[in-house]
Amino acid sequence: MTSGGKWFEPIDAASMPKNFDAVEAEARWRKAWESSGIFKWDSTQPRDRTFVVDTPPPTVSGSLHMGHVFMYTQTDILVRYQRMRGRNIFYPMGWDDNGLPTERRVQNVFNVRCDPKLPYEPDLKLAPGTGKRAEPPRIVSRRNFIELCGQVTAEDEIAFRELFQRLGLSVDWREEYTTIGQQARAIAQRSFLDLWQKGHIYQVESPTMWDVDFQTAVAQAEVEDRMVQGAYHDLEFAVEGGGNFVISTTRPELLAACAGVAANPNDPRFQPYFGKHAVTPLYFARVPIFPSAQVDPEKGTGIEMVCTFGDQNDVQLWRQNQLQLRQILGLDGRVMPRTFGAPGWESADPPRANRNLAAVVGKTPAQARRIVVEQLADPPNSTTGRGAPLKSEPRDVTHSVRFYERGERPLEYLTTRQWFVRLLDKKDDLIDMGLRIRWRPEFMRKRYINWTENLAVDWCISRQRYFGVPFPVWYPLDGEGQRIYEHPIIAPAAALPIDPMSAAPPGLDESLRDRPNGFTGEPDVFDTWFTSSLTPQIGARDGERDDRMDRLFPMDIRPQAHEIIRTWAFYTIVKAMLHEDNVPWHNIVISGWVLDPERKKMSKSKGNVVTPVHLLDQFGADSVRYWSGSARLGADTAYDEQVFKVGRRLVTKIYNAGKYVLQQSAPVGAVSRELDLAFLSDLRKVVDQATAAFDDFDYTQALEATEKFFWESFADNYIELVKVRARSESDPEGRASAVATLRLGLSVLLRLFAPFVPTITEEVWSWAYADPTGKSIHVSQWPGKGDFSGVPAAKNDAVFRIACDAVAAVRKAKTEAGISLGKALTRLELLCPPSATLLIATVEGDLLSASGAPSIELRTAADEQSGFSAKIEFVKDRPGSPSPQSA
RNA sequence: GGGCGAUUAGCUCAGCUGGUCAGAGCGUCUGUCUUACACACAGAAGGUCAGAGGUUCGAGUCCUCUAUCGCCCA
Repeated sequence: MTSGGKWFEPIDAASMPKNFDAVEAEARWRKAWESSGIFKWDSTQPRDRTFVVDTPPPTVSGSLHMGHVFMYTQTDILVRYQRMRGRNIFYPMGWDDNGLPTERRVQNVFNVRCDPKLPYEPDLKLAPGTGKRAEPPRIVSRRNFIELCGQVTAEDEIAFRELFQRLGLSVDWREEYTTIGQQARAIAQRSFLDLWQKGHIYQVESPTMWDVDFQTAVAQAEVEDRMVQGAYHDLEFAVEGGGNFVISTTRPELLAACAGVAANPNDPRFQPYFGKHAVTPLYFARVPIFPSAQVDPEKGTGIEMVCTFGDQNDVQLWRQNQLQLRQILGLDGRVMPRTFGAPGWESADPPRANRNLAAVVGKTPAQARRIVVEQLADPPNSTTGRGAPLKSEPRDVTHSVRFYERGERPLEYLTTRQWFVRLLDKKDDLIDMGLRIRWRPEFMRKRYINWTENLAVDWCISRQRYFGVPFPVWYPLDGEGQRIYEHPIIAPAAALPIDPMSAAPPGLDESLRDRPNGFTGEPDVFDTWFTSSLTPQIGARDGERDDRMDRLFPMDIRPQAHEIIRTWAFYTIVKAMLHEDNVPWHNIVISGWVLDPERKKMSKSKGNVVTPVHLLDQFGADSVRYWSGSARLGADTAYDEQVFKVGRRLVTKIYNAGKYVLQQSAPVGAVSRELDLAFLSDLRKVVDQATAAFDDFDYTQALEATEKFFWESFADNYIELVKVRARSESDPEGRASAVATLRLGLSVLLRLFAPFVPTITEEVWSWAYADPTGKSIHVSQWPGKGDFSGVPAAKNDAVFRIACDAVAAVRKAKTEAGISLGKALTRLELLCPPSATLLIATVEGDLLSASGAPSIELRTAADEQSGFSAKIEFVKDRPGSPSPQSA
């Protein structure tokens, strides 16, 4: 033994707990990371050394679910890798509290509704669950309602923050924002100003998709088609001057809103009627019959009624043919009183028409439909004199109907005044932007392109809601107190953020509010996506005093889920293009969904949601992260608790292997043995593999390569092969080589694992590698060339795998003989492939000690294919003589 | 109706540029308490790679069609 040389300081493994307490360690390290500030962004570093994340602000008024855990962990894994590559990380966290989900949650939690006409109650205190569901809701003022929204989201944000911190997200918590906060408001309002000045925004009164429950306009992106049960009703119309036809409709209740009748121009059945007028049953209204190529002759009876408005198609036909506007549904979706016989509501029989209509006034469309159908069964309501206008029993049909994605009743098309961002003229440019961004996985790009190509209407950005960012707009009032829409007063940039409902426009006094010749505030708020689409700008504080767009924009990655490509990703690209003429980020990484074991999407309504908190208690954050890290980007994953167990197993294994390796001691010396060199050569390849995979955002492949090598090569084979040499009293050089290799191997593997399982890797790292500075593994250098610079090349890389195969053959023989793997042998005969025969001598010593054999009798097999096999003899424990065993 | 993805062992999934690609883990069965780890280790059984054609010397892998499941959009 060398004396006086430097020795590796062993850890005192005996004093360490037998089992690793993950939950305790997580809390301990979380605190350490937080106080050392290693996750903080360094604002002095240039853009090209920085890695910028456009973190998704979760909707805090939702529940915490496995999908959050999944996606945010996947992002964190990518971030932690980049940090170890030496990048300066900008990793903020936002909370999306703005918008309808919060309003709805507040309505449910407190059983309240908002009436903006009510005065503010300064001392209103409501506790959650105050109102029972059966009781009528408490009506509160707009300001009180907004305060309640703020209260609820503040509580939800705490729960989310705790979850994310327990998960070990390496977020810079100084960079926390909310989408309703002062900065977000200012940035969103400035965005409006910029778009207004650039001429991208317009305001118009036109038929718009409208949710009758929330009583707000909605945008195309928030609409979904649902298959619902309906029924075709066959109604007979008369043709003025003689003739009749039957229309099939699923919405007979809109008959009073009928403004025309259309058929395909090539349809011979209806050609004689074009240019003539039809008379509607029930209301005896005269409506034009006209041709339209949009009508499918195969659908229904081939002729359809155009109502104002049943669907988008009606809107188009109404516009193209300049039909009469006969809107019968109000903003609440109920039938409004109308007078047939009045201008615009001409009827051949006003008294009967009004009687029929009066029966449905105030009804919902579903209620009105039943009544109208009864009326249609009444022969006097016919305009042809051919009996009941309803010509057959309603025929059930399943058809797709448009809903607001959060709504419960079908959308209606109502004529309202709304604000829009003009997009239809920018499709090509938007598609170009989509092509300049890397999509991961690539096929997700298609969804964006697909959506953009199919855009049918401009972006409606006004919402008739309360908890949102207000439009920075007022209207002058004329002498009658009517709004002069042509000349809105737009707030100056310096005044933002501003609420036009409480602040007066520049140069006008508050006393003129809502007075003739005064002004009034725009009560609408922005579509929540109008603000969320600015998360890169919010993170970079665009236009604020501490603006840092130059150091952060465009960002590097946008992580998100795939169902909001058409909203969040799309609108963010829109804003970046219109404001910056640039992409918002270079990469968009799309996470998959977490499905239940039946491969159904987890959702509250299905009752199959798994909450993450108890899993963190049960398995620890590292295990849960392992599960997230083992799922590819974009791939939906069935929830399977087995995978958490696998993660926990890995954590345990790292703990034990770490303990073992670091309790070895030896003189500090060179790696000199061929086995050790060959092992390190393999490890080097794994490092290259993992690094390349990470650079391609393919963290699962990095994990898989690392895990496979750690388990098979390092733990089960290398350690076993050098166990005896690592304690040898007679071979100091071999011992030094073994221990140096063990320590280097562990150090590299810990770092390869660190992005996935930050706690256990930090724990083991701290025992030996962090000294003397105490530097965290998470800011240590990602493994690479430098780690192997002092290690000479192996003469033959295959030596390590040959040793593994040989030892496997011995184990197999021992297992088949039913003896312990540690059992000493009296004789070992090893049959090996020709290519291995010569090399095996280099590792014979390690092989003997790992096998417990006194010597090896080497035989060369006839060919390569048969591999290794061993014949063994040993002393039986029970009385008896050595008995030959073979395998 | 258009588009996108998936289909590989009982389960969850790898398999990238066609050529050790029939794989891993879990589960099952059988051994072994071996001085890091029984929360472990060793071994074994288990698949016509959804189906049918095609390209190729060679196809889970590329092409076409079909089926089933899921998603996105009309």
